[in-house]
Amino acid sequence: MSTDSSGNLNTTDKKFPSDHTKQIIFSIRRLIQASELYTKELNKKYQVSAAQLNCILILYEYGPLPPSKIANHMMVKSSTVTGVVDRLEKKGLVERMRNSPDRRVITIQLTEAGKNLAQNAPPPIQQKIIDGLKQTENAKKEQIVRSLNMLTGMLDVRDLEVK
Amino acid sequence: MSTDSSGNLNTTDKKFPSDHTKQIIFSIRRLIQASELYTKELNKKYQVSAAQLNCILILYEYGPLPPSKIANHMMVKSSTVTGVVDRLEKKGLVERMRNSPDRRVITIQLTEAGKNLAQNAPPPIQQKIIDGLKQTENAKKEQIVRSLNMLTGMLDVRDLEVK
DNA sequence: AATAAATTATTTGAGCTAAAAAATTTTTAA
DNA sequence: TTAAAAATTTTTTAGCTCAAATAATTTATT
Repeated sequence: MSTDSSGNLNTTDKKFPSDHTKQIIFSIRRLIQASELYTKELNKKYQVSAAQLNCILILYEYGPLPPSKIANHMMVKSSTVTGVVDRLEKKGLVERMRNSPDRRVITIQLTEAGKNLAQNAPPPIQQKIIDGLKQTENAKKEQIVRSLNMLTGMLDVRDLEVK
Repeated sequence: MSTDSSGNLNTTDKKFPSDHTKQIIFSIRRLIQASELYTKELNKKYQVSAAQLNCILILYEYGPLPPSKIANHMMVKSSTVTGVVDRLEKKGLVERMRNSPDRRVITIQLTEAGKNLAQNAPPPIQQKIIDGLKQTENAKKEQIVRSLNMLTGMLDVRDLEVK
């Protein structure tokens, strides 16, 4: 019986991951790391992290929002937003307001500097995907969507509560 | 002229991301968040994070290794490994050794407790992918590989130096 | 009206991540 | 042999993320 480099006896042996499986896991790790490296790069060049930029762009697109709504758009938990907003406030890019009749609610809004940054924003990481997909035929895009849906399905991700 | 909910004039207008593009970006975020949620879950149930478990399994598979090699296998930078190893050492699952003739090199090895954990390890996140892919036909797997390769290509990921 | 339940934002704690700087050691060159 | 360069690990720093607990407020119930 012969074995391959991963120790598989053969391609039908399901005890160990196949090469395809390894490639897929590797690619997912690459996607994650790409976003980590990108945020470091952004921060160095523009003194704004990916999360911060994302937050600014959301506020620019949707107008002033409370942290909970920002969290929904950013797809993170709202305790994460608190920290992001803290750092943006420290840089004078956003400010916290209390103007809702419900006094629990705080509204975050862009300052002039924040708007300015939004208008001259460096590309968020998504831009690379957006640009890349522009030259991609629809059929292929659908294929990518299907592939990713299979993967997210496998990871049994509970739905992100985006209201 | 009509606009859709994302403000697109029509499907050939390339100024804004299409729905497919949004779905793809959303899915990638889901993959990342799934791995974050999984590590929290692991930590709660087994007092070991995903990164820590990964490190343990690598040491079990390849034997004692210096941090730099662990980093290669884990696909992270070695500064990250330092912290992971610190926490594992604190739990008595690994130990740092200085046994190389090259005295800069530190070797990390599993303790008995560490080996024990490796043998009775809870599933790493990859297991969900591995299991999910088992019931997937080869053609589809290849499709997933192709899709992910397109995406990692777009993100212009510099090759992770896996030696 | 008083109490209980729900909601919103924040704090705290643990962990991951990478860059940059510092420390250590080996190798190379003068 | 000694000084400079290169390699490697560790430390430091800054940021993101989430869960859980807390505080403040509002809504619902009794």
